[in-house]
Amino acid sequence: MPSASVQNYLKAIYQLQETCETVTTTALAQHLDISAASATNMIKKLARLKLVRHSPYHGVELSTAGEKMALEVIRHHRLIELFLAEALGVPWEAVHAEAEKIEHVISEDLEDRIADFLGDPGRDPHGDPIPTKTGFVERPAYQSLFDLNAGQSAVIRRVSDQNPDHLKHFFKLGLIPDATVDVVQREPFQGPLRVRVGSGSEHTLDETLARSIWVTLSATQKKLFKAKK
Amino acid sequence: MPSASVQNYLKAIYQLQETCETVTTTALAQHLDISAASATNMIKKLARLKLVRHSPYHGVELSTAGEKMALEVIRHHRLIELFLAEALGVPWEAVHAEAEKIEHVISEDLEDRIADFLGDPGRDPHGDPIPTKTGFVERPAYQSLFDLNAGQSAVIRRVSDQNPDHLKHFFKLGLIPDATVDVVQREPFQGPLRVRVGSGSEHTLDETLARSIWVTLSATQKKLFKAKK
DNA sequence: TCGCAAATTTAGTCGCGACTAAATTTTTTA
DNA sequence: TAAAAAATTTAGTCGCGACTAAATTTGCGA
Repeated sequence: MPSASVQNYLKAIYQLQETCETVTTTALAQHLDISAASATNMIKKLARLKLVRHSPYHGVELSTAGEKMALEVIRHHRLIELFLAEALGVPWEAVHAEAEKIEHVISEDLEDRIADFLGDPGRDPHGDPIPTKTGFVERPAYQSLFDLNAGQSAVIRRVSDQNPDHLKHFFKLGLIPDATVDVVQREPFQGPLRVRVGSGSEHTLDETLARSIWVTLSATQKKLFKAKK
Repeated sequence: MPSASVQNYLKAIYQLQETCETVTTTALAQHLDISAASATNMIKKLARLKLVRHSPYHGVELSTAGEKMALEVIRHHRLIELFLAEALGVPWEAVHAEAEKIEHVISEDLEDRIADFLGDPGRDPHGDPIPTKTGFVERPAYQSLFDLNAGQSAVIRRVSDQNPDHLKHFFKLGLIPDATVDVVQREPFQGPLRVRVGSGSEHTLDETLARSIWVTLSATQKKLFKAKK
């Protein structure tokens, strides 16, 4: 079994691959908060283990084996997040950090028991899809909240759990999966946007924050969109 | 926070102190399945950290700080064992190995939530007392099953969880906390003993096995004992 | 009490996964 | 398109916690 370090690298590469086509050494190093040299070292090791393909100076890519391993870790992570929230009431913004450690030490058997307990769930508390045991993962076509225009209304489907401070902030603002948001105002030039959460408070989100939230247009919006055509 | 290694050493020293007055390097090394030289190295480190007192060539002893730390790890371990058994139905003989890994990675907050969930329990599934958060631990005056005589009857209170194979064996034989055992026959010269479990099957236990089970004499036995006097 | 065996410690090594500093390659820009 | 900047890799080091082999200390039995 791979070390916790190897697991973390694979997970990071997987997550970066979701947004960027090619994963650079620097991006990986930043994501894991380590030096670029350390990242290079580990990339070479992963390449030796046939878990990634590495074209020196041009980035890294998961192999089939590497992706499978990454998805196993991610499955652990998300099952644990949901389990901690459901079974023990661990607050939404804390489950990520806790799962980050536990994901590396649970057995296959415990993984199965947790999945069973939760009724084989499809989503973790932040809306992230939980990979199946066979390595299949949903990839719903959500759009970023940042890409909405003023006047549009949407339902939050997923919130990035990468930054604990952001997460806490989102929770405080009510920006959680299944919440409704209306874009009240849109500043030009990729500026911040102002949203109303539910039918209550209004808040301003900058680009980073708004890009960490994925939504689907709400039913009425979709109809309007169709009508326009 | 101490590394998982440090935590394991402290736990091991604590457990050895329960039976032996003085903990030797060799005993520690055997308990942790490492070389004696490795044990010496870590002992020196622990001494530097003021977690143990070390008189070279004469053994090692936990300091107050070291004992406190050991008890925290043991509290984690036993809470997790019980939690896995209660919440997820992890079988009796498997909880130990699972807890051995998780105990090092849970937060204070999660510890509290698990204790809460379980209603601040006093015992883990093997009958081991769970230390309180303040570092107090019950030390009931149980006697070893091996010290009983033929004809005596007792209730199992605690079973050592140190050896997974033994544990599995105990479970198969019904030798679990709260079970009743009658000593049917006692071989001389520290030989094996034959016991009836509940009012059912009979089994033979050698010294090592019998010393891994702690009991209290059953009520009727105590009366008989008093009457003799 | 002397000598030997067992226990313990010392000395030196290794793999892992991090680091910094320096060299190299790629990309940008003037 | 050439030079500067940025990204990446190489080279060498470090702490941790394991190891083996060798030296030392202790304690037991003759």
